[in-house]
Amino acid sequence: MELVDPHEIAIRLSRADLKVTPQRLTIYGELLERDDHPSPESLYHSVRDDLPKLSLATVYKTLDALEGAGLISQVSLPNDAKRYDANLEPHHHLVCTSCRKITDFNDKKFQSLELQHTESGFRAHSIQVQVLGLCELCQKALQTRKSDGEGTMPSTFYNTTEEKNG
Amino acid sequence: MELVDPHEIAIRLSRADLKVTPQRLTIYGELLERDDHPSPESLYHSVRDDLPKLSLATVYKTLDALEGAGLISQVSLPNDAKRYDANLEPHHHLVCTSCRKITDFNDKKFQSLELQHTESGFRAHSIQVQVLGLCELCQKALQTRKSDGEGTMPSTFYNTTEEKNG
DNA sequence: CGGCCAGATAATAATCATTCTCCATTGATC
DNA sequence: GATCAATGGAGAATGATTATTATCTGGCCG
Repeated sequence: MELVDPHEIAIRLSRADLKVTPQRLTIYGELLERDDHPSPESLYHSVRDDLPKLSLATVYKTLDALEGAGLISQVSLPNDAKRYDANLEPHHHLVCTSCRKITDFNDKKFQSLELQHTESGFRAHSIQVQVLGLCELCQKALQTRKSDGEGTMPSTFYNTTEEKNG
Repeated sequence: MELVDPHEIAIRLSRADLKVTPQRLTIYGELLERDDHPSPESLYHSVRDDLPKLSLATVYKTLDALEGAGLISQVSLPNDAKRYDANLEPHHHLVCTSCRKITDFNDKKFQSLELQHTESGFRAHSIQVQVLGLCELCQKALQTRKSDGEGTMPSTFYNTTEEKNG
């Protein structure tokens, strides 16, 4: 997604009162380079080349710390592990309910959504919009499988009514 | 939320090709009466008076079945168990990041959001909008605690930057 | 330069939500 | 009433996440 050099990452960490460590530089750097909203597990595997001794717990803690500092954010999906996002620009997500791919998207309609939501005294600080559906690949895969004669479906993590409608 | 008589619930179940059982009538009925988007655990405890032998696994299975049939839906929060919603009207959620209360809300702006989202071949079937923030009670609690001198904070399940800003 | 403190990390155990397995029960159909 | 499939119950198993504890690192004081 972005290419941020280690020095810049270090600056962001210190500004957030987080100590600059190799683990944090690597994990945050990896997250910044990816636009697939990885899970802690996925990040863990990705950075093992650089940090063979890294512990999964450290990944969790690091992500918590980064999130607490407002440097990254969490995307929550139904029936799935945590997913993280280093893109702080206001944006929303297309979530494929079959393969779980998460894609950023921007739309004027959605961008205009404001946070001044005070009905019943609620004070908003952020809005998450998730568009659930099927990505192009999964649509095609589904078509193929249907003509094959209803073979093995990938287990969808979120029940859709697609099949009934289709 | 709604008061639906058992007979009506039975009809909905059979229409969805689900066998009508006391467990399903009770669990679905309970969910229909509540507007707090309960977790499986919470539902489990609520219906134990009526069904003392009920197993938690059955609650999970029943909710899966109801969701699969499109009779209920799931709300996904960061750092929390599943939450369910029997309200099928298009609506969205105010999520208190401190006490985790979920409140339905409708807003013209949000209702106008359409599903015709085909950018990059994505086929949408539903949209979830979550407004994260603090409910009135938690705002007050936070104020009180602040004047007390930063005592025990309820652990927020979603890191906010409220404290820094406030 | 060497010890000390605080924060960070590694290893591992523990916890929590959820799912699975296996068997008993029920209900519908013959 | 026998049979078969779907359902439910009990508890074990799984997977994600968190807690615990000990170890390490790096700055600071003398």
